[in-house]
Amino acid sequence: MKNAILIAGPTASGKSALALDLAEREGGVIVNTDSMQGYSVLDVLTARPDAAELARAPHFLYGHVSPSMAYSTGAWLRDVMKLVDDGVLAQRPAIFVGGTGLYFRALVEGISEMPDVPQRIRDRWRYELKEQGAEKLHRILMREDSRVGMMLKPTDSQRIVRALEVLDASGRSILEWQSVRGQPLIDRKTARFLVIEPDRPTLVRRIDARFDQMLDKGALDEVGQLTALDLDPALPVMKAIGVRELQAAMAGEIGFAEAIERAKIATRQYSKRQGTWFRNQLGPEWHRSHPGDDVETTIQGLASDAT
RNA sequence: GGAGAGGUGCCCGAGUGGUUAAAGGGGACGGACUGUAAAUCCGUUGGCUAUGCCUACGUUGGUUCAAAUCCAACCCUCUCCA
Repeated sequence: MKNAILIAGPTASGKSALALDLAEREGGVIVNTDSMQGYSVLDVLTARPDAAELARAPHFLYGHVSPSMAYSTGAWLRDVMKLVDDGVLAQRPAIFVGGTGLYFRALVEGISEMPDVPQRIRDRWRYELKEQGAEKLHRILMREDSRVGMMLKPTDSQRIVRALEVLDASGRSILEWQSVRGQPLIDRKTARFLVIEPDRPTLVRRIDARFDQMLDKGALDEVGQLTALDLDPALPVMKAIGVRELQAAMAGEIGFAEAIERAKIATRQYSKRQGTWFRNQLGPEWHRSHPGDDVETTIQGLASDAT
């Protein structure tokens, strides 16, 4: 894939708006690069583009996944590959926008092939985690696959479970799988990379204001609808920021003011983690926007950077 | 006006004579990151001319070798009774 444009940025940094401007200007198509915006619920709470925005340019991989599914980096990358195969991205530059650092890494550097883990095995280890706790599972991992065990903290529940289920499903260590790198989907030479790095006070202000807007736009109803689906609370959608908080308020466990404050805090903390990733995990090819730059300046910087 | 309860670090909160710059939690800041990544996990968090010193547990004074911890007065907050 040539001439791709990648736009990364923390939540509420204004990257979607920038992508739209760019898409209109360069006749591009927008591809979602965010782990939560793929789900077909929580339009408002995950800040998905609204109808008016969707009308301004072609958008892909938004809201195409059922909330009952556990989407993943690998699944997303396969979806992108499918877009490529279908020729959707052939004529016009693809603009990848989102806040999920891992997805960008998978796109730019490729991701190792992994075995399909049968649902039964996934459930089994997740159940064991709940029953026994991370430390116990870590001990099992040390016994079954000590190399991986030593690399992981005994408290790192998610990676421990992942290592165990891959081993269980394939009989091979996850390290073996990871030792074979995947192929990048984009042509790095012709791609343009932009990461938006707003200054903290500005971002915090935007996060707070945006959450209030989400409530005005019906975030509460959305959460109500999600609750009505009665999904497994361990599913990824249920971890979207605001879900837990608003559910607690609707159940009368906490006040709405507190729920809102907690959700804003969680969003700030999430944006912090995103910033850390972008600061330290992205390569030198990424152009970093300067705080306070307007859209014009940012786009020009992006253009001149690519030459 | 009377009777209680209480005032601890950015916030909440434990501590009730020395081993306390003060548990724990929250927040904030920094970091890790190859298939749930809006996830999961780690570290730091009074100041300094730093193997030591200074400031700090409402305020002031006292007891003591030693006080966040005991005593007195004062200020403030909350609950109940008037």
